[in-house]
Amino acid sequence: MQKRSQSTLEPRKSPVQARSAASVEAVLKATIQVLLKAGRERLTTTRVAARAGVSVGTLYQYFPNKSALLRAALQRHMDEIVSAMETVCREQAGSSLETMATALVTGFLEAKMRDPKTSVALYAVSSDVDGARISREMGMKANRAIVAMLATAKDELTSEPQMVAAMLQATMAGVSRRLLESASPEEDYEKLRDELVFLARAYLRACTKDRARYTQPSPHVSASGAAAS
Amino acid sequence: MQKRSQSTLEPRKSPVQARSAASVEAVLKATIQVLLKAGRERLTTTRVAARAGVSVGTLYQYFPNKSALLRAALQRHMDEIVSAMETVCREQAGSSLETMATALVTGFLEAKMRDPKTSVALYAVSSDVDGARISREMGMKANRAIVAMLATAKDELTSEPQMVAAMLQATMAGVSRRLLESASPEEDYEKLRDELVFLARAYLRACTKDRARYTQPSPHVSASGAAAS
DNA sequence: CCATTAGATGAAGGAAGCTTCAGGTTGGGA
DNA sequence: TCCCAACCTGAAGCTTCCTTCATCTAATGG
Repeated sequence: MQKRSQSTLEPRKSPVQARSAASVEAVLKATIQVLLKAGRERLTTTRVAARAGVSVGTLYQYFPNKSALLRAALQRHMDEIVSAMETVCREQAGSSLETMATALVTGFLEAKMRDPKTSVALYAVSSDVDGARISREMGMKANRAIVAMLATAKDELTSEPQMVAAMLQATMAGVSRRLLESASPEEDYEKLRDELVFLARAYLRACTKDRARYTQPSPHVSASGAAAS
Repeated sequence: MQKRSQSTLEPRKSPVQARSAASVEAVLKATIQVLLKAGRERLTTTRVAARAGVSVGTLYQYFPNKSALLRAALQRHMDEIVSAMETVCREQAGSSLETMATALVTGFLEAKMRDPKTSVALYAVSSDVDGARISREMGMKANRAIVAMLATAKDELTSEPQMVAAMLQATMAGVSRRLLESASPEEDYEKLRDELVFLARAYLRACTKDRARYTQPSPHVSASGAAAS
């Protein structure tokens, strides 16, 4: 059986001696490297094991199957990002909305860019069924943190905090993806970050004013207008 | 040879009779369906052919290999989205920036939501090496269209048009992804769209004002602040 | 109505990949 | 030092998949 779609997610064995912990670490690192060098399609358990300097058998001692390996790598990365965001949200409790925006964007991008290659490699994993589930769960966790932070803001929000948080998340995700997939992420980093901060602030500022004034000031484009010649 | 990473991208044979065109169409449709029902991992050429109601041989008459099949499906979808955006951009030449924002967001989301399932299915393809290339190329094409539109705006932009266009694209991509991966895209559609319009307008409005006023009005968070406990 | 070309078929070759397991090695406690 | 559990190894079984090609059917045009 080559594919056991559902199976125990967790390592089948927890490392107790030092060398086995090192093996697990090496395997997870190798997973990312292979993902980057060979792509998701050509990632094989044998190749990962070879790159990690262990044998396939060792790999299977800690991960029940290939898919669990990929999930573990994704989970680890997402956990880092989310907990960075939670930290920021905790720190910014009671600030102004604009300060929050700045801190959130800065913190998020910094976490993502701490290891850009890992982020890029894992995009290929997160678009698979299981990966999507993990992403969704992590997204909800981050959402709760942001909403909680927004609730403590000095200025008053005139829109639903959940929606605002969702927009901020989606925007940050979109921009960071563009950044990571650009030719030279490191180079464009500061510029895009500053612009994203600018955007987030503009958005939150607008969210403190009376929305009605800004919602319909110019003729709405008809839904079918885009299709017309 | 199971994998011929690089190969002619195009159909090896162009359909001349009606029935073959129907086959190609059926195969492409089936590709999406299989992608959705089975996932990228379990998508096999045989399965696609079966679902399309043709034999594998027929599939291989029009697509040199599996990867070309997936690329073709992705390309077709992206072409639709991009040309919808180009149309919008052409139509909005000379409008105000805020009108442009509304039209662009509306047009983009409408195109994406015309066939949400296809969009969702193809996320799995676009994160592969070849898919990423196609995405990048299409992104650049859309970028040019947006920049051209912005250049004709009645109001004056105080930031680089390319950056503004990039931010709009990244934001739209992020929000549409969130939308498509939500539990019920159709349900959240209008609400998220309206909020995205609101955000885009707030951003562009801010881009017409003197940026300096908004760039540093509150204490900047230090880069390492996020990591501190 | 026949010849020629376009289109369709699906069994089979051959290459990989996933996962197991029987047997070897290492390390720590008694 | 000795023993046992933890750990590691990698060849091989079994499955699945991609792709080809010899053969058959349908359409087109003369």
